[in-house]
Amino acid sequence: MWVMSMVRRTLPPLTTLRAFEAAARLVSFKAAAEELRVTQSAISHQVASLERSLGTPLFLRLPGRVELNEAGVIYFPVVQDALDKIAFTTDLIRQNNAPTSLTVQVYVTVAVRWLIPRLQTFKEKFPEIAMNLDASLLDWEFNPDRADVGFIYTRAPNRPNLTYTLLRRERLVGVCSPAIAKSITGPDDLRHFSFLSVSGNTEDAASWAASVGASGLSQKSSPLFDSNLLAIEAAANGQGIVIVPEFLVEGDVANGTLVAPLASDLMQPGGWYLVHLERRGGEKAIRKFLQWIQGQA
Amino acid sequence: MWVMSMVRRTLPPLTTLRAFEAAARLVSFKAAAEELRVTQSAISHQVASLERSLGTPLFLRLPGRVELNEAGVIYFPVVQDALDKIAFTTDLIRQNNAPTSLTVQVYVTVAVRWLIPRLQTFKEKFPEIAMNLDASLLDWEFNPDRADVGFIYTRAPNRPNLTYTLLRRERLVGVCSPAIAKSITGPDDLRHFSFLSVSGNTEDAASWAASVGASGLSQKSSPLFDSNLLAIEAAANGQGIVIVPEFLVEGDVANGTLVAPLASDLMQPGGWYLVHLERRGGEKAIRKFLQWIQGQA
DNA sequence: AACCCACATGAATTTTACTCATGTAGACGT
DNA sequence: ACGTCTACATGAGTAAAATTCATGTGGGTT
Repeated sequence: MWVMSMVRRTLPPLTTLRAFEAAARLVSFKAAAEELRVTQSAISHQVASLERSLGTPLFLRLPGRVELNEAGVIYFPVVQDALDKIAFTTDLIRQNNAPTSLTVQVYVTVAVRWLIPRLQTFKEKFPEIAMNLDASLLDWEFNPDRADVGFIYTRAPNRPNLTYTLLRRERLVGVCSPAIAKSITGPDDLRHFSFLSVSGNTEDAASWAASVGASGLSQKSSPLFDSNLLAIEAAANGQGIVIVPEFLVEGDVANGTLVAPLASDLMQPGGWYLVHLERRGGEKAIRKFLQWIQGQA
Repeated sequence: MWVMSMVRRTLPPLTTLRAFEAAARLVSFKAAAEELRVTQSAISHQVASLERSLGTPLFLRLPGRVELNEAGVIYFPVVQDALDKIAFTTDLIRQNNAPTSLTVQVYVTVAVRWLIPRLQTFKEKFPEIAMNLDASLLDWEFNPDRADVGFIYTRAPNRPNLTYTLLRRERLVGVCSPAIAKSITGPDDLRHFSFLSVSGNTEDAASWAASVGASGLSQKSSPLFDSNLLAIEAAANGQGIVIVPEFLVEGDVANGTLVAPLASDLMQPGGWYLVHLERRGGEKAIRKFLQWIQGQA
């Protein structure tokens, strides 16, 4: 090591290495200039400066183009590898101290009914992190271009380059208003009431009814909502029964706004996950959010 | 690779890395300044600049000293390794284009009688290399502090950290003036003449005489010279017979200045080598000289 | 011949690296 | 408590390097 540190006295002007690496990789000073957002002249000067420092050319100047010469072919991979590693670690360290904001992609129902009521505890625990919610009525996949993490439901946690952390598997419950609940003493009573359907989850009602022993459902037309949020509100207003993941209505059931007249052990076939880009797994904000949400589940 | 080159956009100011690495290694801005031959203030500014670029401190500032913090501990080995590799390869390339001069250590006799007459061909082939000869009358070992390469004779080519390349194993010949040669028709005639001795090679005469079948040598006092060069001149002037490696008198025998009256197959027990520091084996000038001298042998 | 392309070159300008002078915060000894 | 020393921090000024701008050079193509 001591021997090696003696060698360090012969470092070239380090700034020139950036220009050299880009020009060598792209085999073009012009392209390197574009990539580094400087003029072609800057690249030319920098490469020339490096060559003077080394005492040898690194490129063959051909008409209208350049090629690495023998020395350049030796130097390029070493410089590239070194700069790559520095850049990678630089990025790692920057990310760890990164953005004090975190954008979470979440279903609107989950946002309103579960996450937002709990945000205060996150805020108290991690006051340095500003939380942004990216919510929508639609049932969609995690989009890493728009959000840092996603809190989603999926049956197939297997998209490439994403890390899925299972938070909970959720039971489906059938809930309705207290008034309707009074008239439901057994599975056979279900035929008298409407099931409030949500687009994308239209089979839940049939599966749930079967799980509680009901042999037939009402022939009445089922209202169709575009989110659980609205369907849940309609149920609370006595318009029927909605089948939803239990955690979304825990509060309502606890305070009597909604009633689950019949018990069921029917689980959702998928799971609720926190998902993020694999390569961002080390980021502090993401790790903190994951830690926190695991504590909430 | 493409992914990685995208990451390169986040390189820090590269010059700052040199200051950081030295300060981290020496755990002292003051020591780093001394090593890099700048002021303490320069180191402080550079480290601060890097820390701003990264968005985090890299050192804990303690009273009268510094310590790497968590981020610094991560960053230091990566940066050190990268700079080491760049420095090493930089040095390699610089050496390959190094010195356009080459100092060759060589016995004076070899210089005068063999190497100098051939220097022109080397000069013509490698005009960019200036040849310096380090010659002496004394019989010595290769000294890497004084010369880049040595052309020496040795029986034991095994000193550590040196590379020996065998050029030739040499036959010993007994030569004398044409006048003396006329009187030598067989081994028995040798007793009438003096052998011209060189300090350090006093056994050569006896060995050679035995190899040609001579049963006894002259009892006359043998003149003692301190180099083959002088002994060869004395032989040419009719003062006796000198036993020397054949290549040193090839020219004289060819033009009749000296005669080898009796043939012998006696080889020198050692060999003639080109020798240099092992670690300098890649240097162009040394490699070129080796290539050339092998062609002369 | 005219035009285009890509690198080279030198002067001028901008930015970064470094110095100088001083500040800050201990640590130590009297 | 005070004085002295050490090592890092800070800001203004200076020196050096990076970059731009304008133009040159040498093909290649039509």
